[in-house]
Amino acid sequence: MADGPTINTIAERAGVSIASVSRVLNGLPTRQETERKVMAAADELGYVRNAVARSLKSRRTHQVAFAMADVGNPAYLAMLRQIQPVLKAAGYRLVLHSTDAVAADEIDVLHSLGERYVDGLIMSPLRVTETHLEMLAAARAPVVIIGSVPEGTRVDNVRADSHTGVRLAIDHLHTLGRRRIAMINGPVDTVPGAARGAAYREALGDLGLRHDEALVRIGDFYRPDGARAVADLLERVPDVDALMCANDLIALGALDVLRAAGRRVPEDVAVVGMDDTDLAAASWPSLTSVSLGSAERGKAAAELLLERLQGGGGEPRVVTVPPRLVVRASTAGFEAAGPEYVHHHREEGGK
Amino acid sequence: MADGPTINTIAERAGVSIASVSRVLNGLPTRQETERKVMAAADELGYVRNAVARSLKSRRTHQVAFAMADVGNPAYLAMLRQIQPVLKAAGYRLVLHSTDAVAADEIDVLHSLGERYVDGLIMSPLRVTETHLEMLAAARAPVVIIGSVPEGTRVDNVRADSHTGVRLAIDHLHTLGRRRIAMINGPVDTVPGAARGAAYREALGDLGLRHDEALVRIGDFYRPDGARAVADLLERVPDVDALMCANDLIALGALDVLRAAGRRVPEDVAVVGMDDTDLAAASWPSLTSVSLGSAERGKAAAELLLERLQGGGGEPRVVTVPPRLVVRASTAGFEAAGPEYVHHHREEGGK
DNA sequence: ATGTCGCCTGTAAACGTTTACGGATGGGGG
DNA sequence: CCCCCATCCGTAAACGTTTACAGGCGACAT
Repeated sequence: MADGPTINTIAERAGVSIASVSRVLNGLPTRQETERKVMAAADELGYVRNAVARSLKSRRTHQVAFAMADVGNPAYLAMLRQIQPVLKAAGYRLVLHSTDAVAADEIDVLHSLGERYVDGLIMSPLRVTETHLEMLAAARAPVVIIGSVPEGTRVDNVRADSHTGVRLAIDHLHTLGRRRIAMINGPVDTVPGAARGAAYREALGDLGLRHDEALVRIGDFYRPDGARAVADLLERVPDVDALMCANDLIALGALDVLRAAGRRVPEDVAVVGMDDTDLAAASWPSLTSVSLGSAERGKAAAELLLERLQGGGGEPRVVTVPPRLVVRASTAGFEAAGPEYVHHHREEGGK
Repeated sequence: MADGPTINTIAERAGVSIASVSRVLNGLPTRQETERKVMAAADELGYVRNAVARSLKSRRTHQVAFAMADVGNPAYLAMLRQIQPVLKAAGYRLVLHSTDAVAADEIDVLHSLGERYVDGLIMSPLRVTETHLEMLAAARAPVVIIGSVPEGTRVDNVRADSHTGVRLAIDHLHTLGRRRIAMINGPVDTVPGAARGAAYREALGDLGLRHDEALVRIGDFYRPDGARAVADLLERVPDVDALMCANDLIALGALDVLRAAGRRVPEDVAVVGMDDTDLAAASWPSLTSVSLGSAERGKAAAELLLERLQGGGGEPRVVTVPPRLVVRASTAGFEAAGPEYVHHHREEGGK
């Protein structure tokens, strides 16, 4: 009792060999009588298969890891929400890693793939260094990267198109008559930070708007950083009339500061976020946001990985999920807001 | 190259026995010369320890499972955010299970403890059945339950006090002069649903308010259910002046419907949510909510489990986290709202 | 020179499975 | 009556570690 029954305990009690026990438990052809005895013994003992021993022999753990930069970021959680059921349905467990966007931690995760406690990995790195690429090339288990990766990297890859996403948002603001459009970005040494910054500059150029460095503010990807950056911006560029924020958290920080400063949203300043997280729909005023398809990307990544795990070989695949602008009150005014969730939230599962 | 180096490969190359290799890798006392040879061989081969084999021998996986009802629910995510770093710091990996509040799935998780895939489990069941209790008693690894469990159950247990929580909210509403206070509850066969319903009835009684069954509405714990319930309520009880919602998602659904119906919040109807999720602070108007300390409960649970894993024996422990009312615009009006996050969000990690 | 002691190291068993291989048994055909 | 074949089962090896135990060897004391 102290030490849980094993296949040996069962074999003894049923009076057969461990091989027979294993065969019965795996449903291999066996004489009825033997099967009966084994099953009876297993039931009486409350036997449960030791997954570790089984993994050692079979070289399969039925576990998959998901490494994200930050468990607190709703964009990653949206991915998680999609990844989890896909893997579960296929009989895999999900191991979670939160790397806090520290490159060393990500390398660590990649390294630990060699420990073989998971069959595969989905990773969403904010920065992609040389070391990342080397480790990816040497990875001993299939990996799917969510996010962009240099051309030619031999790895399955699900990317958003934040370039087009920013473009959609800037066009929208321009159409609304805004001309002093600022960008509140995250660190430019991150992949998304760089892409979004470049897209902003390009869009402004194409629309014939004067580029003004004072309109660009950099902070981290969190709400307090957004608040700080916008407070700073309002001092330097009082006539700003629109904010393109690099994610929703930044945008929420921006709303806080605008409210405190007595600027009306969207009348005085229009605000656009990115990622279209739950927070955007809930915020006050509700936040126009560029959806980069976090949910779709999570799902796609999980499916790509499953294919590899089920033996799918062949060339690395790249899936690109298109962006979508979700217009809400923070640019279009209050009349645009309504209980939109009815259309996409939990509508399955109806009796 | 095809099949990763093992301790044997190293032993051969270094010209020593596998025992020596193991000793070196584990930092046991060894002659300098041997250590040098082994390290050199290991480096050249890019050796990584096989965690599965190690677990089989050591009977420790350094993994812990967290089973929650729904990955989508921000209250669980708040727990997750605390649990993850605590476990990570102690060298444990986190395995995630989403049970969709299906009892059978939870039983399954409990059962799979026997597979010895994880060293311990943190679980937050919505309903606690007889089978749950039996499996808990028979569990082959330490378990911590987040949520209430019948008296006398021999299991570590971290509970919220939703009874007092509801009380705080109702008192608050009463102080504001509200007298027709409705309750939008989740299913009453869940532990929190039952507790919150009872607390509501009791609080109304103590305040000398007439109990009116029409004021109580039941749905599931999600936003659309909250919306439906409130739509229904407004028809039957047009003079309702306050809503006590059993969680934040329900409250958000309520806000949607109130807005659509042209009722002002809080002037016409005050709204209180529960769990004080991120969504409450972000919502429109910002939502007064009863914090049940999700974050603290997650942290406490992780710490309790770690103590057990580190050999802590003794009686089961019960930790109760006190509730706290967070007043925002949905009851106190807009002047109460400000960028509160500054006080508690990411203030560590300065510079 | 021999015995003793300590330090390293190697051999082998163990963790709990799965599975290749060969032996036993029984039935059917020659 | 003997042989062959099919069927079922048991023995043992393997997965990659950790670790108890014992053996080898040099140094030192006698």
